[in-house]
Amino acid sequence: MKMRVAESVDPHDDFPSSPARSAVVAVVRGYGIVQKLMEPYFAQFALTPPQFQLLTVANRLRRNTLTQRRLAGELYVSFPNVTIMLARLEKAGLIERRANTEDRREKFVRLSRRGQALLKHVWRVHQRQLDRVMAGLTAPEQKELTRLLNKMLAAHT
Amino acid sequence: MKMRVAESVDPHDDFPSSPARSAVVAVVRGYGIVQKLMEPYFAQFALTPPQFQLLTVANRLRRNTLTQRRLAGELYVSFPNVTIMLARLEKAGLIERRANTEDRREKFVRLSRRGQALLKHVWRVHQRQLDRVMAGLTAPEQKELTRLLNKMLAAHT
DNA sequence: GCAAATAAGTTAATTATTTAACTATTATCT
DNA sequence: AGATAATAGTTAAATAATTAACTTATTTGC
Repeated sequence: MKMRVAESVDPHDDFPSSPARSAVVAVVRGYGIVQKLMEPYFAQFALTPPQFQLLTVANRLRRNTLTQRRLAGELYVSFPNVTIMLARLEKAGLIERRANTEDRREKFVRLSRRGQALLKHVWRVHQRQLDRVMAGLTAPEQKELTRLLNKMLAAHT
Repeated sequence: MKMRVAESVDPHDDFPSSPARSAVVAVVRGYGIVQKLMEPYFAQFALTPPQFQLLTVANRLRRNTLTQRRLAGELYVSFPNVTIMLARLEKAGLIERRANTEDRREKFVRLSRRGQALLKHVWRVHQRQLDRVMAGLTAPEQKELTRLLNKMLAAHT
């Protein structure tokens, strides 16, 4: 006769907590809420968060001849990803690509006038949005959070 | 005659730093490195990070009749997303779905035997991986990081 | 100087995510 | 009881991300 064994609760069926586990979970959740708040915010400007990131990098490095390779490195993202995002942003008229005449493998990326104008438009209200996201923490706490995350990051570079 | 104005550097062309901005950037980068480390790790087990998350939630709530709706809520993710992920996990034999006979709109989700076995297999080496990710921080620092992120989160719920 | 290696970019296939629109089932309200 | 509302899940279309495979252009090394 087959015993109907155990739908009983097995205490070994759960993974134990630890400081490292809690911290990883908190980082993932923290990022989650940041995304949840930033997505509708950027949607106002017909942008997604990664698109905004790309535009800001293109703006910051606007004095350089910015290749797609370099851009991928700055964004910590794969090359094909950059290809696809640039295709969309170019279609939207926010960036421009032109081939390097000296090395025709390369293409230089830069903001279009529309891209520059959009970035400035966003910036006029951007600080307020960032403050809303971090509203739960005092400024010193925000600095401490930054310090800890950067220290964690530094161990992997 | 058209003046060749100014490819000159405009100091207003950059967004100013602030504690809130640095903190948001740090959270995004911190999440980035966590993902970069966890993806190849989970790939060992033919899993992605979101799939692992789903399995752990299904395990944690295994004593309940877990609907897809509930699952989406626990994962902070949209309903269609859960539909698609479950389809893949079911195909891989890691979860099972069965319709609620009392309300045929609903489907209950649970881990299959293979899913349970896989989870236990991962857990045998999981703490070591989490410690690697947080290696740059001491245990008290990990706890402080967790506290700050949870405080930030609490302001949005 | 030409063949092989390297580099930049694109395309293809897979997974994850969203919102909007749809189907099927159950509950509500006169 | 029957029309309407609400709820659970799925499908569709879009964006983002990955790795692998491919094309084209430049360098390197004999």
